Amino acid sequence: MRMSDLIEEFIKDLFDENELVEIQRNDLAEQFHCVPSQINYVISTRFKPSQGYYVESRRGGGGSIKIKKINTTKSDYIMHIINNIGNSITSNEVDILLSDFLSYDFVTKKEAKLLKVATSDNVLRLGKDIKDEIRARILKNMLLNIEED
Amino acid sequence: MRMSDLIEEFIKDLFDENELVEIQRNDLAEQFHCVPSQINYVISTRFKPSQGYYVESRRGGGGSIKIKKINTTKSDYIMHIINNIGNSITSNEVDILLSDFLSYDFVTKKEAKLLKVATSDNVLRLGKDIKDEIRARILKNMLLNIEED
DNA sequence: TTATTATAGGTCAAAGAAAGTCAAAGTCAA
DNA sequence: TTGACTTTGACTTTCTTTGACCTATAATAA
Repeated sequence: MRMSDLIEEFIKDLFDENELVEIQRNDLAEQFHCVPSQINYVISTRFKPSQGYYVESRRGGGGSIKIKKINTTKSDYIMHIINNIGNSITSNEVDILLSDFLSYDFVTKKEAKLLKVATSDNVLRLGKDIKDEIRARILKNMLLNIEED
Repeated sequence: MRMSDLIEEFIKDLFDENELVEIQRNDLAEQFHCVPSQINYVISTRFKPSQGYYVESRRGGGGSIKIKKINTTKSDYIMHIINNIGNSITSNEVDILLSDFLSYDFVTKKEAKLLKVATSDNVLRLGKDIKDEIRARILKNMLLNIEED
């Protein structure tokens, strides 16, 4: 298991207790025996606004990083994601979205699988730029259809 | 015996233990004293959708290749379709397939809708030839993963 | 109050760790 | 002896880890 995945999981578990998570970057890094900037890497790749998270931080004594989950109904959440995907998305970003959707029960396992397959790199064998654009379109349109019913 | 056949056999043996096989390309290449790209050759020639395999991979640290074997007993019909799709399909042809699937209850209405959206002309805004190829890939891989769980 | 120091977190680029691509060269059976 | 299949390797792309250096804030000393 990748260090970044472990850290991601750890942070996501904190949301079980509280919808606002507050961490100390240096403490967390020490806990995971990694450099502090790895925490930034995890946050910037796994807790982006387009993934439904809002992050703010403060430096200096007593500083910390606060992560808030965009926290509404299923359809608001999915609409938020659709509106924030933009016109391009990587398959890694899709993975993170899908694991969040699953953990909130916003999609079924079957739907998540279909979303993943239809947007995967192996299936969309195209040049990167166009691939990420097509992927965004497929994802958004499939999500719109899931969101109905 | 060809190297590729040995590697193919080795991978297929792994399915005795698990329907999902995960390999490290470089490790496997080393084990067989071949170049890493030979693993890609084996996968692309012996583990295709038409042979009942779904493949996904990730690059970078902690990356790997995952191969899933589709349980064909319950989906002979779908495998037959996948085999006959070829490497290109139009949106009209997809419509016909989907209405067949629906009338035989091989997919649910929701699944049919997702298949249709993911393969629609509107979403796959590409030149015709490449579009029909990507469509075929999406369709085949989604079909492989439908009827799961 | 102001200057200094300690305590946070932020940025960015390089190095590392995988896998992918593609075409040239080799093999072999029809 | 040609055409399909296989082997090889140089080059590319993607993702993660690491560390040196930077910036902001709070606490404290002058």
